[in-house]
Amino acid sequence: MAGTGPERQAVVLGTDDDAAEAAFLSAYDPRRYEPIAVTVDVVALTIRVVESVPTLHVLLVRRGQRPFVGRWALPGGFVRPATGPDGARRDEDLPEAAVRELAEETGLAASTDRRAVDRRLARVYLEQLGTYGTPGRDPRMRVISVAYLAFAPDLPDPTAGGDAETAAWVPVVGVDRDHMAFDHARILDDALERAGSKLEYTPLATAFVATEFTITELREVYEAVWGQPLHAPNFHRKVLSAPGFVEDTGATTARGGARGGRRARLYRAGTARLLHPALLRPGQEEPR
Amino acid sequence: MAGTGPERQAVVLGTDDDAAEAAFLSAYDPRRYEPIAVTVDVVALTIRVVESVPTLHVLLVRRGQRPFVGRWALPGGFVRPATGPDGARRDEDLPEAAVRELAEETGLAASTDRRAVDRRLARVYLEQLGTYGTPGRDPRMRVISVAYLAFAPDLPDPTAGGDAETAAWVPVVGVDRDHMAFDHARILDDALERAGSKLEYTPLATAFVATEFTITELREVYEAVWGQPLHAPNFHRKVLSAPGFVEDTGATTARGGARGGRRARLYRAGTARLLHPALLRPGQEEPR
DNA sequence: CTGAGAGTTACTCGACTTGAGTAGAACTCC
DNA sequence: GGAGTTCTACTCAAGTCGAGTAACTCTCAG
Repeated sequence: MAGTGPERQAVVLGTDDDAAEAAFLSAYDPRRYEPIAVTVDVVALTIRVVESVPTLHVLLVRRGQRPFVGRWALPGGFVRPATGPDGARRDEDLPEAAVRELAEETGLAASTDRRAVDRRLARVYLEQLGTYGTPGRDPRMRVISVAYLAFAPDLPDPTAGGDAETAAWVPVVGVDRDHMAFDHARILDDALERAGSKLEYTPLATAFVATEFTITELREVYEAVWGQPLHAPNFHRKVLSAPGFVEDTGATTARGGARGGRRARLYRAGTARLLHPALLRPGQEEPR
Repeated sequence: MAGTGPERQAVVLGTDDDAAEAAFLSAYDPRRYEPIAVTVDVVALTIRVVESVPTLHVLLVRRGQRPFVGRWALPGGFVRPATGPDGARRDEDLPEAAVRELAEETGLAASTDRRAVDRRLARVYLEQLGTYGTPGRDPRMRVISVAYLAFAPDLPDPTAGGDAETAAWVPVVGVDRDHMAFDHARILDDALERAGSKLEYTPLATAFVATEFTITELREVYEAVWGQPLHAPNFHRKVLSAPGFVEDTGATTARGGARGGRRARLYRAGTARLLHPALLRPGQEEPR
């Protein structure tokens, strides 16, 4: 490289005045700067069977407080700053806050069996979706919301929350976007688009099913998220030919299908983090 | 649909008490909540020719203030809340803040020719990369940074900033990640990974070149970002066969290459927003 | 217990895409 | 004019895709 030497200078400057840096920090007053509120919102998706058809559901909360009382919103809440008035509180990272919100709204936080709760939450896949900070999106004040996307296998039905809020798993096709609180309709749409493309090039569909599953169950996840039926034989071939997607357990289901049919082989999630080749959505035609 | 009726109830509740909602809002005091600082950081990438090889560069700032004085950092700054002390200030959206940071650091903001500046900045592609909020990432206080990724065609060399800071386009392979300020090394790595995969399935490579360009220039963008040479004939074929990627202008370059060679056809960016089929990176083999 | 129907898995086929190589076209420099 | 360079067109074998067919193995009804 040309070596204008940024790294060398950085080394020197980074090591010679640690004491001065420490002095600066102890004299620093965070209150000089004006505040902005930060929240974490979660788009939690799961597959639930409605009238024997597997359907994509999202966890929503009916707001019990102003603003937007009575409207559906994504579960979420304010993030606490690093130094509280007592100075003793350990602060939570953003993903931790997202997990906490999810646990609270699904009622898992209230459970007495801590080990069982941890086991269930450990299976939830969580990734950051994006941050929404347009002025005016919250009528109270300037709020920056960090949205997270969660894929969960069959979490329990939510129990009533503390703030007179009601949480529920709602089928995504039934959500009235025009009457959601804040800009949550847009966040939900972004989440659904992200979820759809995540299934294409990662093995994350396994996050929606039990630890042991059949290829058909996996296909039902894809069909529910993409909203279209897939060709079963081709899906089967592609899943098995993608290295590291699934691992054969050797076992099969105890029974065939409800109305007859062969017993299906059971698989568990493989070790791959990316799918090669990817499973592309059919019919993604070009506009114009 | 099952019709538990979320949308119907939401309609009712959303329309019948607007007056009460307005009353609530006017009585609302934002200062009740504790503050968290929010910043916007920009990872601006461009291609510059170094010793006749096109090389990926990132815009970095050598910090003129504590903490991390003298270290390289991403350009960025604090976001201002919606209601200032004067109550009159119009607040900026997050992407606007990112563009402003970029304009300030490249010296474009100082230019007198506003129309020329706008034209150059309009060609910059900007997307949100992610938000970084781990406690302790800024030693001063709890700071949430919203990072943006920018692709720019040949912006001017930065001029000296106001805070005794020096900005420069630095070749990404020469960046010493161990001595960057805050967690900016991680943000940079995330940005490079995102940029690489964006080139695969979107036509955004065109954001790095002039409005009219040759296929070879486009290939050099891919080679610089992916860090590996590509098979020229195959690249040519794939670009032309992806609908909406490029449009033929009918013209050619005025001269052949510096050391001889045919004149190249000139293209401009097409209208597609997604590439079908995608241009996948070669040699993305499976780990383990 | 037997046949019909259903669910799972294996196989086939033509169309298309891919990576690698070859070759021709068009240009600059000497 | 010739050598070397750059751009573009073409070929070919291997692999992948969508669609269809069919075999295998269960459940259920009669």
